[in-house]
Amino acid sequence: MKYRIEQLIQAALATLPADILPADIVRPTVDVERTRDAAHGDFATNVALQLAKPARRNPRQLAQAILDALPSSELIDKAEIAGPGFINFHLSAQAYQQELSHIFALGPTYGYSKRGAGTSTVVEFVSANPTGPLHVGHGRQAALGDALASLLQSQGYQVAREFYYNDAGVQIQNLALSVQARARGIKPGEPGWPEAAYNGEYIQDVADDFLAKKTVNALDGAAVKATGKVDDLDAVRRFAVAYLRHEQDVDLQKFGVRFDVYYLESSLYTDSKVETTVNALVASGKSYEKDGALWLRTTEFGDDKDRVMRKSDGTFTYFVPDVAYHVTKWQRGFSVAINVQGSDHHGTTARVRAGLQALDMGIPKGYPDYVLHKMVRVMRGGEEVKISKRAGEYVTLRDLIEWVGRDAVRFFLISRRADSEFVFDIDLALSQSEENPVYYVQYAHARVCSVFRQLQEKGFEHDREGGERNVARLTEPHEKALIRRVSYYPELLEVATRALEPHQLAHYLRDLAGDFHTYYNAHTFIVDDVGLRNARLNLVAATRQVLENGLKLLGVSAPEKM
RNA sequence: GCGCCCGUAGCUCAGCUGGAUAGAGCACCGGCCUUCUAAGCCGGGGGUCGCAGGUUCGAGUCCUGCCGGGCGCGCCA
Repeated sequence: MKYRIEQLIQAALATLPADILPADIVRPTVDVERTRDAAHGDFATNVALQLAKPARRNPRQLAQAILDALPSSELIDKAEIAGPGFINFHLSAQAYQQELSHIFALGPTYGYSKRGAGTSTVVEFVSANPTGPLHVGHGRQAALGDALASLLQSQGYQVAREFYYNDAGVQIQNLALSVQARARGIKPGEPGWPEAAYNGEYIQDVADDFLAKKTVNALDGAAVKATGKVDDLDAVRRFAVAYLRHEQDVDLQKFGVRFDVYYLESSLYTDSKVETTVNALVASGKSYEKDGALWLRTTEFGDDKDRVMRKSDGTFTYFVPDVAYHVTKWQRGFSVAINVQGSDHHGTTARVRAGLQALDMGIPKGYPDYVLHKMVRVMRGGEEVKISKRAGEYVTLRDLIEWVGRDAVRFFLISRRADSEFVFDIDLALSQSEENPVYYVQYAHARVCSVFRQLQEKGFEHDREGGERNVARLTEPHEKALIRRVSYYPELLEVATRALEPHQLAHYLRDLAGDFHTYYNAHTFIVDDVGLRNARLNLVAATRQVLENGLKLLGVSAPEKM
C-alpha cells in the first residue's frame, strides 16, 4: 500500500513543470510514512518540505502543485495539505478491503516478503560453554536469536540457527578437574579443590552420575557411558561435557528453541582448521614474531591493538579458532552471518573482523554482523542475584520457565531492546505473572476465537465475501484504527528485520491487542445487521490472523481459550 | 586513560532509521460485568526527553563537549 502511494507521488512529481520544480535540483527520495495521528489520515509525505529549499518555493504551494498533479486512484479517498506542507492521504474503503482480503488470501504467510531473496544466512546464538546450566542471560539470547532468525525467514532469507560449543579450551579442563575433585569427595574450599574450579552444586550431580556409571544420551544420538574411573581425567571430561550439553538441550527444548547446526570448537582442531588459518594468516604477510610469540597486525584492519595468535608456550590464543570458525561460516556459503552475544563480548568484534580481512579472501568488511545484548540482572527479594558460574548459585533458564511459563519468559525477554539493560524481578514475575503483557496479547487472540465460537452457538455463519462487500460500513474510529494497525504488519516486519530488532514486533503486538480490546469493548460484533456483522467479523478475523502470525515469529503460543 | 553502549513519567520501558500536541505498562485516584471472556475497557493526575551548545523549515532522534551508569581494554576464554 505504502509503495503504491509512493508511486503516485513519483508520477505527480514527474509531471510538474520546470517553473515550479526545476529539473536540475537534487531530489530527495520520496518517503511516505504512517501517520501517528489518525486525524492526519493513513499516510503522509514530507516531499514538499524536502523540496521547498532546493526548489526555492513555499512548501505549501509546492504541496498544492503536487496534489493537483496527483493521478486519481481508487485507493485514495482524500488527500490534503496540512501543517507546514505535509500531504496527508486518507485511504478509501476499497483500499482497506483489499488489505483485509490480502490477509485472508495469505493467511499464515501474511507479512512475509521475498526481500531476502533466499540469501544464505547463519544466526549464531546462545553458544554457552558446556560447563554449566543455561542462565537467564542465555535465555535472553535464545529468545532474541530465535525470533531474529524467524524474522529473517519471514523476509525470505534462508536461515540456519547455529550453536557454537567452546568445548576445547581450559574451561573444559577446569570443568573436568572440578568433577573429578567432587567425585573424590572434595568440596569447594577444601584442601585439594582446584583453584579455577566451578563451584555449583550441579558439579556434584555430574560426579555422582559419573561414579554411578550412568549413560547420557546426547541430542545427536550418541550415547556417552560413564566409566566411573575417577583417575581417568579424559573420561571424566567426556562424560561431563556430554552431561552438561544434554542438560542445555533439555532447557532449550523446553524453551522451544531448535538449532540446525551444533558446531564444536574442538572440531576446528581435529580438522586442522586452526592450523590452516594460522598458516594463511602468516602467508598474508601481516604477522610478525615478538617476545617469542606470533602476532597479527590487526591494527591495519581497524583493531585497536595487534593480537597474539600463538603464545610463547606454543599454544594458540582463543582469537585463532574464533577466526577459523568464522572462516567456516563464509566457506559454508553464508553470505550473511549474525552473531547474537552479550555486550561483554563486544571487544572481540573488531579483532574477528580484522582477522577475516587479513586473510583477504573476499569476505565483506562488516562480516559478521553482531547483535549485542546487555546482561540480565536478576532481582530477588529486593537484592540482586549474582549470575556467576564460579559463585555457584544463580537463576537458571529452567527455573524461570518453571516459575512463569515459557510464553511469558519468551515474550518478557524479547520485549526490550537488546542493548538496554534488563532487570528481571523474580518476585514481580511471580506475583504478577497474570499481568504479564504476553497474556494481554494472547487474551486478544482467545477473545476473537471466543467470538467465533459464540457466533456458531447462535447459529450464524461468517460470510467473508459479504463482509468484503460491506467494508465501507466500517466507519467507526475504532475500526479505522484497527485496520490501520493490522495493515501495518508487513511494514513492521520489514523494519524490525532490517534493524535486527525483534522487540519491535513484541511492541506492535501489544499495540494491536490494545486496539482490539478497545474495539471489543466499544462495539458488539455479532449484530443483527448481516452486512455490518460480516464486515466486523472480517476485521476481527484478520486481527486474529495477524496476532497468530506475530506470536508465532516470537515463539509464543496463540491460545484459542484462556 | 581509551573504545563501545545507555541516560525519556515515581518504577520498567517504547518512540517506526529527522516530522505535526513525546507514548504504553506497573503503581496511584475515579468509573464500567442481566449484552460476543473484566487476564478487559473508559477517565484523571504525573515530563526542563541527563546538561550545554551546534546543524535546519523542524531535534527525544544527527554532530561536538561535559555529567552520570554499564561493559570491554591479557601471550584468559
